[in-house]
Amino acid sequence: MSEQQQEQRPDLPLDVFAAFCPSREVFAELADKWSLLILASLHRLGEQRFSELQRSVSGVSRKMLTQSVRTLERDGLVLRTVHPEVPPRVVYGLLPLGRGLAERVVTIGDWVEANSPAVIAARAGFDEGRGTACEVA
Amino acid sequence: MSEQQQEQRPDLPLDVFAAFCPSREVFAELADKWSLLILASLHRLGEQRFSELQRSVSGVSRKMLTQSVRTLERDGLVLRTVHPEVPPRVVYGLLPLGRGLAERVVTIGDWVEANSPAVIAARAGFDEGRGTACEVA
DNA sequence: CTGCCCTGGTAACCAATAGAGACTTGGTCT
DNA sequence: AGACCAAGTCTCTATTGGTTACCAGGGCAG
Repeated sequence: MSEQQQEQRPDLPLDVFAAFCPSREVFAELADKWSLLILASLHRLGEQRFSELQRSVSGVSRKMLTQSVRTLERDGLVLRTVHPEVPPRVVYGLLPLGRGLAERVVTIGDWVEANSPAVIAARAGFDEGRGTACEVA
Repeated sequence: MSEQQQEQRPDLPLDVFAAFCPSREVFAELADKWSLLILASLHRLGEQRFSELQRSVSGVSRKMLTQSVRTLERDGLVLRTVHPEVPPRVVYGLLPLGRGLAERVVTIGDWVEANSPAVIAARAGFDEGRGTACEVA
């Protein structure tokens, strides 16, 4: 009882750069491939069931999908709704909290799609330089 | 010779959600804790040498810092400058390409710092619900 | 002159984690 | 009866992250 909401001390600045800070833990949990792609996919396509999500985030294994989506649910970003039918139907959707994050995540997805040619070109240059240097030596 | 910039076929839409797409590879490489924190830190604090970066991104090991920063350099996001002094001084800074991404990354860092209390509260609620259910059963 | 310090790494080793694939549950369709 | 969904879960292996020890090579204290 008694909402034990720890009124976060303003003297503890919640800094993602601090290893010990709770916000770092949150950041570390979210900053992975699958979590970000799931958020972005839910943002783009809206509510999806498990298998739809697995298709839309192509390449994710059932295990990792379950795990990531569980974490997102636990963190209050995603709502998991079980329709007790047969066969079972489980639908995942963004909660308001998750939507705020997802909006920012999609900007990163967009950046990557827009700039991956440049990145790949840079890689080619880097590897070529390295390679040449090695060959010459 | 002949800038081999592959004019990316508009029929290959560069989709981060596609497992096979090059942009997915780029995304997967960048979407990790350390890479994102390094980009954000370089954006916030500007150029930093290796040890400064290790301090500002607290918790990162030398190995992971080296590895991540090498990848970012290879991808054309970060510039690594070696000053051949003694003791050696190596400075890392954002390139224009990296700056564009870093700007978006910091918005995620800001979101996490602003919303981690809500996330942590959601977790508490989730775990409590689970816990109670288990206890009751 | 000897030896220890400094930075920016690298190599080796070990624990944790991601991925691949079989198994589960239970109702329905053939 | 047997196969077949969906949404997981379990197990086993490959990869990865983290920790420690070590290196170069000049400065400088003794």
